[in-house]
Amino acid sequence: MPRYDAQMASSNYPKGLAKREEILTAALAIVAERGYNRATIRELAEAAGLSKTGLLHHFGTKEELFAEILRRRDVVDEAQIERATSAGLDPKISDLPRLSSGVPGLVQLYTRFSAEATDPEHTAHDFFRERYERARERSRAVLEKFRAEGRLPASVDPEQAATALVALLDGLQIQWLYDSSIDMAAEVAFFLAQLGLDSPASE
Amino acid sequence: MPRYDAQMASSNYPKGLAKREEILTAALAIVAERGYNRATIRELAEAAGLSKTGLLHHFGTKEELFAEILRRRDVVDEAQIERATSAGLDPKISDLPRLSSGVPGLVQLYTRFSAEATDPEHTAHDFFRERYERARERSRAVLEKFRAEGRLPASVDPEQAATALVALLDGLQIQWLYDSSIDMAAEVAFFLAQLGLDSPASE
DNA sequence: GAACAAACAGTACATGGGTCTGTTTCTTTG
DNA sequence: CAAAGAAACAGACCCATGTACTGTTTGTTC
Repeated sequence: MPRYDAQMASSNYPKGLAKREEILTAALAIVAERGYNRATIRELAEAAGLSKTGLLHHFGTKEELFAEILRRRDVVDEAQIERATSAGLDPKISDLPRLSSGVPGLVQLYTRFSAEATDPEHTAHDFFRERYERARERSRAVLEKFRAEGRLPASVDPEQAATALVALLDGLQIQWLYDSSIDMAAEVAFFLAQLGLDSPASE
Repeated sequence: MPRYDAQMASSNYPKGLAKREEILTAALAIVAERGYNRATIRELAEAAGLSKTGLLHHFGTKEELFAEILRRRDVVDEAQIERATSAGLDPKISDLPRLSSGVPGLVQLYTRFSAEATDPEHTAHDFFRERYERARERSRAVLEKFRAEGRLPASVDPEQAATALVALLDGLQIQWLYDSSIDMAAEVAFFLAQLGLDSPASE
């Protein structure tokens, strides 16, 4: 009775790793096309070519599975930002909504999940709490850097602005899901402009 | 076979009206204390003093019930804003988060619901889409008024700012649910200040 | 005081997440 | 290179929950 260990989706068996990858990919595709609601465990399992028990073996619960998807989204996005920054470029904050947010399925998943995990009992509650903390912190750091470089008025409180920026992104995603004509990038750019950010190479 | 008519939660029987009121109140209380997740139809019915079938008679589905709760929240809030505005006062936009948003249960309900209803098939999808449209429109109108009064720089596009403001409110609510130390009112005030809004009697 | 709809209750059902109990297939290690 | 043990599954089963169906009582109206 190996029983799934909630602590971690571990096991180093190559087959397991591969399968998990396959599941994640399939799950994302299904969510993208059918929406989070109608993505049942059985369906996801079938799409990945195994039984639902098999799927549950890799990810203890449905929530865990989707939490993992979001975790990856973050990793990918952060890597991309990292790459951009270290390449000497400014982190083009106004490009943020263009990252994973281009994928409607992912955005919906993220939005729904972050709302559900609002419940302290939810599996992903801590994940999101920490995620928001990190997001604020990162934004604050960037804004502070800008201020130090004299590109941002000293009157702007980086912390307050960072919180607002993160909130703005979330809120825009929701509205965008209801009306795809919402221009998220433009809105973010607008916000930054209002802060008085001096954007050098903004296209 | 009267069967519930999805079109409307109608019937003018006083008893029915009273019961519906009771259900709504009870439901709100339960959501506030246990959270949306653990609020089952049976529990809600029991709290309102009837069977689940009885409850479903008044509101066709669970979603319908909660949609009605949110509809009312809006009515109450809008009435309050209306009252304030017509009383000659400015709509203190920075007070927005203090309206229904003071009630965590309601905020959580709203947040979760608006995220779920993102799905076009969801009962409340149209409700939210229209709601966001109205919200943007109202915000835009207020901002335009301010601009006309010379209290807002002409450089600020009211429409763009309105969208951002609505998004900001939503996003702040989410963060607030994860960390109640987030000061929503302060953030909104900050945003308005960044717009260059000349606030006369802001406390 | 009929006639009819609303306001329920009880039951029964469908769906979907998750568990329990195996069995097979890997990997590792002595 | 064989145990040995864990991982990778499968199948049956359980259970919670939303909801439809059928029937009965209560209330309203004409």
